[in-house]
Amino acid sequence: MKSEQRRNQILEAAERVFARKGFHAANVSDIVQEAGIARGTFYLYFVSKRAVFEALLDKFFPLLVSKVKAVSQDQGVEEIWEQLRQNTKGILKVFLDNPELAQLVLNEAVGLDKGFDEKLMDFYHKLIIYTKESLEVGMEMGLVRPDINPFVIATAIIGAVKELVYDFMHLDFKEVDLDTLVDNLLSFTLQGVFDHRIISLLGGEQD
Amino acid sequence: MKSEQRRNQILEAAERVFARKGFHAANVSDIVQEAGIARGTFYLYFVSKRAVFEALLDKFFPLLVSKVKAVSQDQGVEEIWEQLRQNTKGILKVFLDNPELAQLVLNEAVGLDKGFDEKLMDFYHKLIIYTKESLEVGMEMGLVRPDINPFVIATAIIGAVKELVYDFMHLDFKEVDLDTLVDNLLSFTLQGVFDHRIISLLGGEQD
Amino acid sequence: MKSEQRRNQILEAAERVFARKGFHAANVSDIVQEAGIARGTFYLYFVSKRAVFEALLDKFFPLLVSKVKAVSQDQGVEEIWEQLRQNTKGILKVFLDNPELAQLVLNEAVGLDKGFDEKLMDFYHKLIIYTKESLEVGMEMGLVRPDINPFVIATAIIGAVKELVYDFMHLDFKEVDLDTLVDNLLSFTLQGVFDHRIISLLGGEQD
Amino acid sequence: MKSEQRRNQILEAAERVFARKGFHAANVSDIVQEAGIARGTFYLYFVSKRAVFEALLDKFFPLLVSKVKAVSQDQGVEEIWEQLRQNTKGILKVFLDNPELAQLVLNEAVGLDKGFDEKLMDFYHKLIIYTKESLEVGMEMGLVRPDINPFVIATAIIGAVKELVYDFMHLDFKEVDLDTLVDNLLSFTLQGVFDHRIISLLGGEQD
DNA sequence: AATGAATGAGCGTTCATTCAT
DNA sequence: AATGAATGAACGCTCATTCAT
Repeated sequence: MKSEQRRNQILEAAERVFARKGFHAANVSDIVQEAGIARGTFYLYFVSKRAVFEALLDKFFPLLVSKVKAVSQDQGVEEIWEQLRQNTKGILKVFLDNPELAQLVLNEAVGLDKGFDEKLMDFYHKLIIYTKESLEVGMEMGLVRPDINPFVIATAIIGAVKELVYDFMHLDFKEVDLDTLVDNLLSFTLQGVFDHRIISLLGGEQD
Repeated sequence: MKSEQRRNQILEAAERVFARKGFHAANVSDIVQEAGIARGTFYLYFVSKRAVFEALLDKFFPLLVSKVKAVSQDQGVEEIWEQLRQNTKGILKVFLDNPELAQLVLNEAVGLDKGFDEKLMDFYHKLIIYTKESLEVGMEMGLVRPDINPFVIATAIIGAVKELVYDFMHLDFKEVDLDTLVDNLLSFTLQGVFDHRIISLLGGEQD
Repeated sequence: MKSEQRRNQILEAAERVFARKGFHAANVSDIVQEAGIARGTFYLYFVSKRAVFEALLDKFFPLLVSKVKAVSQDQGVEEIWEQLRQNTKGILKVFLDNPELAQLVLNEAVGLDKGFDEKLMDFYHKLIIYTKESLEVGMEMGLVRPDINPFVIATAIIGAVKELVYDFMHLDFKEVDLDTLVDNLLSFTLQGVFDHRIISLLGGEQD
Repeated sequence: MKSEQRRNQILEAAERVFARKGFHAANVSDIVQEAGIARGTFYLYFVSKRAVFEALLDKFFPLLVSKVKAVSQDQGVEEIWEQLRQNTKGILKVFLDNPELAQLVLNEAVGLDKGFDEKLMDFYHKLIIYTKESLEVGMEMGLVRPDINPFVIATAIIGAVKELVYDFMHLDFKEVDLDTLVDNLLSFTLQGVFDHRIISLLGGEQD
């Protein structure tokens, strides 16, 4: 368990360094200095600089998934709306609560090399597939309009989330709080995918 | 002008090399070899490897902007819809017709270093601002619902476009053609932002 | 004595590892793993990786010497011939029966560093001196022709043995068995050194 | 041709360094320092530390071969004897005139790794094969006795040469001059392989 | 006596950049 | 304007050795 602690110590140091300097600019020297350990110790716990990076990535996806609760067919429209609100807010909060990890996933991992890009694509692909399946459930329930391609739209939604999180972290979004962000994202997304009869229903509410 | 030609020759060679290998994996050696010039010559036209990269980026934005025609208040709803369709398709086509540049903008530029990321953020920020202003025009015209934050939604839209283009280029989107992509993106986006009364109108059409 | 056992355990493990990977490619990690002990334990019994190596070398010479029985002046020519045959075969057998040690002595130990080379030279030097002294006895007995330089010839003989053993172990000597090897080496060597009157004698026998 | 000079400059520096410290102990740093060039320059001319080493090896074999003139069936026994004397002396001189290269070939190359050992084995194997073929010619001419295995004896001869050269370079052979060395080696070798009737002939002469 | 986590000097190699020609 | 040989700082990584437990 001592060893597990040391591993985490390195992981956390690497997380900070990667977030500060980016994967490429970050040296193993930087990481070991940040962790306060010797160079060799680093390689006792990770086979390469890239391995830490992958480990960090592997930490993140479960964190996201854990925040998402599937909607079920038994729920009423308003209940579903609330559930989605929780899910969306949950995901955004994970990103915003872990800015270093978010930074990694959104920014650093891209363009390293073919193998690496695939690892990252995998990560997002899983998110997209998850979203796509939710859309398909929504279609079966008659909530989501039948004329969309769920894969294309799932991709668009994940892209929207990524960009919002990234810009929220980097730009002056100061006048926008998390709830505004969630509400806007959700109403944009849902109105974008819901059957227009449902929207009229919800729209009436919202006004 | 002779000198301008030489500069372009290097630029084009670099574009091919960056797209093929990514920014990091690409060497100055690769570029000068691809361009068929001597190492030293490269530095006569660009102060650094990074400078070529920035120059390439500077080529791309005007290309995108040139494809977008502003909608005006005089146009009818259907005319506007068609105009937006043209704009969206235009933008996607620029990306897909210039896969090397697209690859650069979507992938390689990211995570290099702080200064570089800012340059890239600038690029996207301009796209977002442009989109935001279009949404505001739409609001004034009563097309876009007034309860959204145009900046947040503009960010989401650009994110959606980025992700779609990227995945379209990298994943097996084979069963999806460009028109399907445009139609889905557009109907998702527009239904997402339009006032629900307008949607009912258009929705009626679409069914 | 417990401690002596542990030392031998390490020695044997090291012998296997060195033979398998060569001195340079072999790590202390490999040795301790092969021995099934902890890294630190290794250094309780040997001050360095090189020290095990030297200990291994020190095991080998007595093994060789034990196989050699000096010829005496009382023996007849044919008895001497048989004795030399036994000696030669004995030496070759020690090499071939201890391929790991042979590999070490012939191959791995060489070129490490100046100090090490000297240690190895010492080893061979002893063999050469031993051979030289035998030649001198032979001279006194009138068996070995008086016009040779016994040191030079002793050196040549040891070199011949080394090369034969080495190549026998590494090359496709498959069609040559140990007895052929011994017979050839011996008849070559002895005819090389014997007085030609003796050779005529033996030659007559051999035909 | 300038480039050829630089290559040779590095080659010579490496030769000195390898001879002084051995392949393993020699660093690229040592080589570039000895050559008076920058680290990077080294890699402009050789892809690796090992590559210089192989280049050095490749220089040596032709040097040896060039000194050897084949004996022909038309020559009388004494002429052949003289020719072999020239060959042997020539080979020994190449070794002794190029002590650094000799050192490399005899000492440093061994035990590096499997691939390397093979390269070296190849080198010696060629020498052995060449010698074996000479023995076979001698057999056909009735000079070499028919009861030996030419491959085994060729191996023994090469081993003898290697050891003599090596020890001549390292040990106190001071009282032995090159001619003594050649004469001893030759008379040992030839008497070892010649038919005893020939030896009687030559032996008579020699007395 | 035994452990094994920790150390850190040192390695071979790369590559953006410079500069004499 | 063009060349390309030369540069050298910097990198990721290894591994024999140490030492607190």
